[in-house]
Amino acid sequence: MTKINEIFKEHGIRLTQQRKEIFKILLNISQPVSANYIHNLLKNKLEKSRLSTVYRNLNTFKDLGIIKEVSSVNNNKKLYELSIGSNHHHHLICTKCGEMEPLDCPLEGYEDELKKKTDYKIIDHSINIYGICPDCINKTQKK
Amino acid sequence: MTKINEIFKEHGIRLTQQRKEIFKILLNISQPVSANYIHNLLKNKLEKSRLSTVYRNLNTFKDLGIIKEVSSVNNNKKLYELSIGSNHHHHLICTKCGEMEPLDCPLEGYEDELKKKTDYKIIDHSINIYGICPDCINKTQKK
DNA sequence: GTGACTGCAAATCATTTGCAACTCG
DNA sequence: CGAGTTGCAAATGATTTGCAGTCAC
Repeated sequence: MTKINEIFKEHGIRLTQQRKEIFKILLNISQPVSANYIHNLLKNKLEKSRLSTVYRNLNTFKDLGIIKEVSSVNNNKKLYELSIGSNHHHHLICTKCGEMEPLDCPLEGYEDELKKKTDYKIIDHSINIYGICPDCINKTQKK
Repeated sequence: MTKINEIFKEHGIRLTQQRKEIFKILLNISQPVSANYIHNLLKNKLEKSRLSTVYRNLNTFKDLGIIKEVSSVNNNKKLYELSIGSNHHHHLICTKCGEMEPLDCPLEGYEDELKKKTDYKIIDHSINIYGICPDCINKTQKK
């Protein structure tokens, strides 16, 4: 059971149709997705939904810490994924096709170490490993 | 002595005024900068220079591997820094003001380990640590 | 000389915003 | 009811592109 309503109530925001659907979409994906990707799926359920509102909700979720924004590098899009309910991880990204795979965090303990070295107040970190996925390696060889 | 001309010749691109100046700017900064930042400095030397051309040259440099694109997270800007001549490092980024500090890479050996675990061909990685810089911590306290 | 570069203007693309209408609580 | 949300259209801001003139080699 997902407790969407509780999560929303806890943060003091309304449980609208659109938010419910966006949240469900985010629950069902394992990779970070773009606002546009979400909007496309959303249109099946809510014909009238607008991309601008998707952005607004994603920003709301982000401000509340429900989702995380990860930076895509190929194109200039913002990508989002749930930050709650999912364990801390990073991504292995194919620079050819953009495919992403989750990776365990290799920085256990590093943040603590860093806190001693710097005057910054450390909050979070992101790691991206870039490479070429097996599919793209195969495609290149066939040519 | 910088060997700009050699680097350019080696890559088979012409040594134009603008490219020379952009390269010099990149040599003199320790933080990743935006196209706009470069363009502003450039205008002192080359009044007629255009932002679009700066972008074109940055993309050329990037394709040749002379510079690296790092993704800024606060705003949606692309930032660039030299990838040659500078040792491998990452950034500690203030989420309030965007200030960046270089950091040594904590992933020594990790890529090798990863190569055994995955079928991806590993190429590179990026790490960003987010926090609040001493300046911004002070500003908040004073309020 | 000629093809690679540039200035310039206009286009594109992701994201944001203003406002009036709507709807959750 | 009424403040928080949304649809809709229009604005914004970063980056790209087409084209004709210019410059490096």
